[in-house]
Amino acid sequence: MRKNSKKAIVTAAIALFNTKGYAGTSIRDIAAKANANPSTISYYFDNKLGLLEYCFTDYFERYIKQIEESLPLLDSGAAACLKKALENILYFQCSNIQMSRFIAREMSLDSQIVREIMSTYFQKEKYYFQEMLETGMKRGEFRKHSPDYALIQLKGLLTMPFLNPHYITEVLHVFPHERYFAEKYLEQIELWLEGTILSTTVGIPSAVS
Amino acid sequence: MRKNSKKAIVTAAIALFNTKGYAGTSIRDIAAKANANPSTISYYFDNKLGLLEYCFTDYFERYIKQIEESLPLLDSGAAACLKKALENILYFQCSNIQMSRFIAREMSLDSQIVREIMSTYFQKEKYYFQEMLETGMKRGEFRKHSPDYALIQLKGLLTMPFLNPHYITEVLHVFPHERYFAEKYLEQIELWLEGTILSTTVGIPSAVS
Amino acid sequence: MRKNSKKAIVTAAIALFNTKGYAGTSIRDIAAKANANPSTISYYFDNKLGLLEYCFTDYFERYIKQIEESLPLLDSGAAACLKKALENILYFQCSNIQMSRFIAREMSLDSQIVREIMSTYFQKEKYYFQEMLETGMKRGEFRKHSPDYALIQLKGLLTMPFLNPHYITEVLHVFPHERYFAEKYLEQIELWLEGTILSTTVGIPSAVS
Amino acid sequence: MRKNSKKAIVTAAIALFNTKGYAGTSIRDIAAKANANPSTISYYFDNKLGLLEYCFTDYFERYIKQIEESLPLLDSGAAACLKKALENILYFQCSNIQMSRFIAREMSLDSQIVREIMSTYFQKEKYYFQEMLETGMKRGEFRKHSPDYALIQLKGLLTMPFLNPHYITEVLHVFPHERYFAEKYLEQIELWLEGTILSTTVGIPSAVS
DNA sequence: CATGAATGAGTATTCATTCAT
DNA sequence: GATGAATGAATACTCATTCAT
Repeated sequence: MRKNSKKAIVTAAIALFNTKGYAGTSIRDIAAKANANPSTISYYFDNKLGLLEYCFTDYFERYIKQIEESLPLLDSGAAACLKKALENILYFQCSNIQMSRFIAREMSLDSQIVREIMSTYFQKEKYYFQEMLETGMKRGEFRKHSPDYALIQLKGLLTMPFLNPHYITEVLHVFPHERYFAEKYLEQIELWLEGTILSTTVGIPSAVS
Repeated sequence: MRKNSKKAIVTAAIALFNTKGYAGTSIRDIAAKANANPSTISYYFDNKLGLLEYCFTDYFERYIKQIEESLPLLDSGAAACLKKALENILYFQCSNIQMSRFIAREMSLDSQIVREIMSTYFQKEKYYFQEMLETGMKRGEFRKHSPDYALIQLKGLLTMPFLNPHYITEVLHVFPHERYFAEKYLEQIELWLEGTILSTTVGIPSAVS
Repeated sequence: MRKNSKKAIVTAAIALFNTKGYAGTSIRDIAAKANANPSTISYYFDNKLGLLEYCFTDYFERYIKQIEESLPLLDSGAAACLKKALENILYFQCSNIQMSRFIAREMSLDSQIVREIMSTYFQKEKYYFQEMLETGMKRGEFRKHSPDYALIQLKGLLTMPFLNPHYITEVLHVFPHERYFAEKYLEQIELWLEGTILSTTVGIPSAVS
Repeated sequence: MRKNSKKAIVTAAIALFNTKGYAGTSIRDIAAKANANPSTISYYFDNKLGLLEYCFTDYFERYIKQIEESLPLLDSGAAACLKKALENILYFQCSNIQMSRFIAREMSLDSQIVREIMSTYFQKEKYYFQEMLETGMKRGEFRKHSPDYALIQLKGLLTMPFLNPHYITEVLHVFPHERYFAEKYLEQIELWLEGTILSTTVGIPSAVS
């Protein structure tokens, strides 16, 4: 092993994809930033798309793990489980802020390529959340609600801070990349949870949610 | 039949910029979609960048007009004026959904090019909103607040539906491109206005804001 | 029109394809030999393959015309018609010796690409020759024979001089690119015709044919 | 199980060289087909060219042996010796059909590389055949003839079936890779020998030769 | 008003090869 | 005996642009 270019390439790629977008980033940019030869990228990832796929799957593999780690809690309580999952995800996203932001943005492009890569993970995620939501409803912990709608609202809450960082910054007086942000934003999410999902508090729905 | 390539090019450009991003769209793509010759684009707009600038200025010129049309109301009431401005902008964005979405996304990239083009318009917009906010505060219509924060929150509210369409869709059960969406979302914005800006209601800060 | 690069490119391509093979020829080689920019090739022919296709179709279009020009003679006599066709083809091949040689060689590679391009023309050619052969047989001008076999023998006779030029050179003491070669070789083909196809002379089949 | 990559590589190389040509075959293609690592090729043969050379020399070494095995017969009769040599070569070529075809085709390209590798063997071959021919002429077994011409005709006869397989297939109703082909084609060669080389039959020159 | 010809700079990828292991 | 890491040079191709018409 001479240089471990692979890791350097991935790091450089994530940074550049985030700031300049996938299409706006050239393989040479990445190689230069990683102090490697452009062909090393082909060597490890076949193509630019292969590199993208690698970044995605690496991210999502760990992302899904965040949810899975909370699953055992489902037996003791759906609400606790859901909260834990959201907490895990939020912390994960904050410590992988570049990829989180990049994915959120690229998702808003109509690129089938990206969607194809991610669809498997999204299905997994959907499945886990539906399990929690349906379990909670069956047990009377949650209000009867369309789980689909709840899911999309959840996803919205989780991605918003990364696509609209200034908005969040000004409302919570804290930056998404700061460690402290997660704690603050988590409170917001829990407020929303109590207001719309949980049935214990009758909860006047808050303005936006 | 005259060919009016210019208009066709602009329409094609906006559609493609929106779906594939600026960097991901080639001049040939645009020309092909507009049934025109690539050099026709250079003829009318000099550059790819010139075409982008044209789309932007054309959009922002009309965007700013939406605010300006509400300005006369300032004398009768800052709140009324602000509300009108927000209403105008929202309706405008909904009827120019592709550009609105494109700009919101491209803004989240660190491309100085885009920022440069837009800075003049953003300054104008900022100036008008500050006028309204400061006038309202002076007159006691609005709570004393940092106008900067308020501005960024406003912008956040206005762009969010275009970057997170699914989120909005599920919360309001309506699609951003439907005419009916504006009405619904406007109610949300007014709720927010009353909760955070206006002083009439002492306003328990709503969940999200 | 500034340079008429198209023609220059085609000429250069044919020469290089012939001497170095398709795979062995680079687009830059061609462009250099044609005193043109490599991208001019993409401009006119899309790809390297497009250039190859152009060369092929241009060649075969004219090749087929050689056969078609002899077709009217079919009414007066199948033998005369066939002879005229062979004569035309031979003269045509000799004045397009590079392409003839290149095609003969490239055909012996197992490249589906090449085969696909040529299949339409080969079908046409086959159809015309079968017409002649079957007509001749029906009328008793030709011996009863499998037209398929006859066809392939004909093709073999026509391509052999270009794939095995030294062989021919030594046997006929003449070079395939010399104008005089066609006349000499034509005599051989006619001998073969009389020996194997025509029924008038009972003709002892010659050694090789 | 030992991997014996070397042999696998050579086999793969021959197959690919034959179907796609030397320039059209990449070292990775070969390695992939041989289930080996590309660098193993460099390890054994230094270069792509080295691999080619190996294939060639291995082939020609055995090729020349075919001629040499017939040489002892020269004392008893030049004709018998020549016939035996041709028989040996033909059988050899048929059991190494891929290399035979590849060499025949690559020879028709103007690549000095290939020619350089082969020149030594061609000189040897030439020398042996000239020996036979001159001996035969001196002894009156053969007609007085230019040995150069005879040689090239011989080579032509020997390579033709591999460059024009369809031609041969249809004329002799047999495929070059079938064992039975050699026997049939050998008859043709002997007919030609008797017609043009041997002086016993005064020989009316056959149609083609 | 608009376009076809042509291009230079750049982009992704391929390829043969090297070197340390 | 064989291979994985890494690369430089080349290759085909794309792209925005220019210029003459």
